[in-house]
Amino acid sequence: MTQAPDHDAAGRPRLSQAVVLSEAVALADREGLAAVTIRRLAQDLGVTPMALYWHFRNKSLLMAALGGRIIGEVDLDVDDGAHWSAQFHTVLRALVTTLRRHPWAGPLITSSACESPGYLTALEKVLAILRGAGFSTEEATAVSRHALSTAMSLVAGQPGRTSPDGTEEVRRYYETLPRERYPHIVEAAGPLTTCDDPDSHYGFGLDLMVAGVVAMAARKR
Amino acid sequence: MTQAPDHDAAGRPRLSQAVVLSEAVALADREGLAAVTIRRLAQDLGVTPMALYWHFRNKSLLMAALGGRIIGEVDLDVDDGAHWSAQFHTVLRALVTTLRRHPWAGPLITSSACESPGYLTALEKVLAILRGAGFSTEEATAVSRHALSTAMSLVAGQPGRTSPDGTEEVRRYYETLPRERYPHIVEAAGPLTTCDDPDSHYGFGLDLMVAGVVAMAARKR
DNA sequence: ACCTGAACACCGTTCAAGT
DNA sequence: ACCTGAACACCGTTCAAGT
Repeated sequence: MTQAPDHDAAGRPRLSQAVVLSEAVALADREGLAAVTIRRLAQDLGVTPMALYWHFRNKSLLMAALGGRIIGEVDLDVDDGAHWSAQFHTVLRALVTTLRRHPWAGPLITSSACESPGYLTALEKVLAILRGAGFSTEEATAVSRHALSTAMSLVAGQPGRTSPDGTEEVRRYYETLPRERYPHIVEAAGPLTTCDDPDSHYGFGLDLMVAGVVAMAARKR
Repeated sequence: MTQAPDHDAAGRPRLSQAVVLSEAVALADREGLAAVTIRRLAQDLGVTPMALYWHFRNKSLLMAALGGRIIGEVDLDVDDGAHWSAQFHTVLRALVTTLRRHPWAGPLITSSACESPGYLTALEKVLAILRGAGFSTEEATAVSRHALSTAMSLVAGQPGRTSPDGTEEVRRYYETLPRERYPHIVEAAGPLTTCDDPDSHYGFGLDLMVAGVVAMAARKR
């Protein structure tokens, strides 16, 4: 009995949503999200641009699926016995870890991936943790939304994550600013443009956020 | 004595960086940032696309200038006699106010407007406030960066800011999810997708951030 | 100094046609 | 069911030429 082959004569895998998305992730990781065009993707897959339209109705839906793919990679395992704030912290750290691997995915996730299974699972998890901590539905919603965007913006805002020679140029620019007008910028030119310890950058941002939420919870008692 | 006219025979203002940017702001406010293309901008200005290249070397620089223009609109007046945390809060609220008027400008400001006078002035102000509060240069840098991106993401993350019918659709989607699998999402479908009180959304986010920073300052004593 | 015309190499997308 | 060819209406950008 013959079964549908998943490779053609030339050894190329047969197209599917999963195959297209994998290629898109690889392309974005290599050359950034802007490089992910229908035509370029098709070229990398050895196929005509129009072939992709069979698997995705248009580019927006492809991008939404791409965001869903990335958030689906987040490791949501937490110690159920731990304090809720620790669980909360763990999930956020996992999200940040995934985003650091795919820094281009942040905007995609917030803007268009909200119906993907990965997003739903993550959101359900965070809401459950916060509801368990005593927050109301409205509060838990506000906090989870805020936490998600904080994680995003931490990654987007890490200094030196854009081209290293570009940041070097900005640093020189800051250093040569008029001291009497921008004393604090000149003083902070280094820290503003370079990030010698990314881990502490993320640690700082997450700690600040979690501390704020914990304080908010304490105020409710 | 004749002077260079700033309007041509047809009454169109003569092109300049400022004129181009004003038109770009109006266009983005009306139709979103994606509508701001060189060709469309030229059309609205009654001019050839190539005319813009005399005033901006390329589109990236135009976009950077656009970001600079918006952050330059932020009202940085604060009560110098107030507590540093109040000053900090005031500046952030002013930033949010400006961003809510031009929600498309957030990414522009973080990514490419960092050499504009408006950005420098705002950054200098925030650094000064934080340094005055006793934070080190490194700490003040980290906090100011974090605060900036928090303000951004608050605006970007406000529910219902994208097309109202689109959010309505997502709400229905959340409501019809399997209850046994996503109980908390189903429960929070309303708050997750609609924002009946935007002011409290922003108030919440800023309060949380400022509270975290204040707590951090207190821990240093 | 400031703007135009023509041209180039890109986009996303539709629609009819092939296998 | 899955993919291709040809075509359309868009992009940003360069470069020589006009006033």
